[in-house]
Amino acid sequence: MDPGRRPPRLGTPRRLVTPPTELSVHFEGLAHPTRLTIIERLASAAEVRVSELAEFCKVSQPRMSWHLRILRRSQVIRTRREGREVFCRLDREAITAHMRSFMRLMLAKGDGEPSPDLTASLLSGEAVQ
Amino acid sequence: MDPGRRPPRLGTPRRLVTPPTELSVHFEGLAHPTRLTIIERLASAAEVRVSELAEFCKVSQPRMSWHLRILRRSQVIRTRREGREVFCRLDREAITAHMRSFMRLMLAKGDGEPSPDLTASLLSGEAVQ
DNA sequence: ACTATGCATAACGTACCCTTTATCTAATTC
DNA sequence: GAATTAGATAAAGGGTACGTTATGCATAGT
Repeated sequence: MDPGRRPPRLGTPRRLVTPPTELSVHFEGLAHPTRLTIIERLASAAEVRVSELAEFCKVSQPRMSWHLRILRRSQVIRTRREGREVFCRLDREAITAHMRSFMRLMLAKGDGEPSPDLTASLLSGEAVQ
Repeated sequence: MDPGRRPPRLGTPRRLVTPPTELSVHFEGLAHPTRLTIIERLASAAEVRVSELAEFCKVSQPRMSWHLRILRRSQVIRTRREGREVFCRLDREAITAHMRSFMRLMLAKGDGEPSPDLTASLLSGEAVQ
């Protein structure tokens, strides 16, 4: 039979369940293919204009502006205004700092020694992929 | 004939506007504070049970299951079933591979050599943060 | 002053993220 | 076989990420 039908759901009662951290925000900036393309473009030049990035990534100019805002918030890029043009460049120092922060978090050991494998392979170019 | 006609809003065309890449999916896995907490917990032990992770992160069991699914898809963790328990561990090799992939992308130069600064400071523990 | 340009923002719409509670499945235990 | 336990999945819903076009605003050029 089917004695008791269950009551309807109520959904999530509250908001803001898990506050973002600086590191999670940084990774949010990296977690989109278009933004990775932006980074790739910025890696091959010191500074790139916004409209050039939009054309390179094949997205509209407002969309690019929005992506750049996220990348700025994530501390992935820095922007500089010159007249009516805005130039973007990678914030390599901040990126490095966050990567090191993540590495430290991932390699943290309770009592054992830190595994040198990861660090070594990260640089030695061990065949992965 | 209808000179000032404004085209109707269509919103997002359809699915697949920007297909995710393997690297962007990997960063998606890292782009959440709870999942970073999971990684932090997994870093201090070889293997951790799902329910223990849920308790540690103070989230419900279904939500933990969902986060673990994302982490598995992102190639951040691997899971192993033993009876009715599931043990999780970090996939350090995959994480390392993706980090190296990102470093390569970020350090790519048109013709110059890769700057050793970043790589060096990443390991030497230069004061950042 | 007027026009053109480069970027930002607003308005709009769809899909997905993220969370909950309830239910389901599989394995262990009695 | 029945009860218990560990995870996974379903259902529901609020919030937001992400894409578009239209508009605004400041600067450069004429």
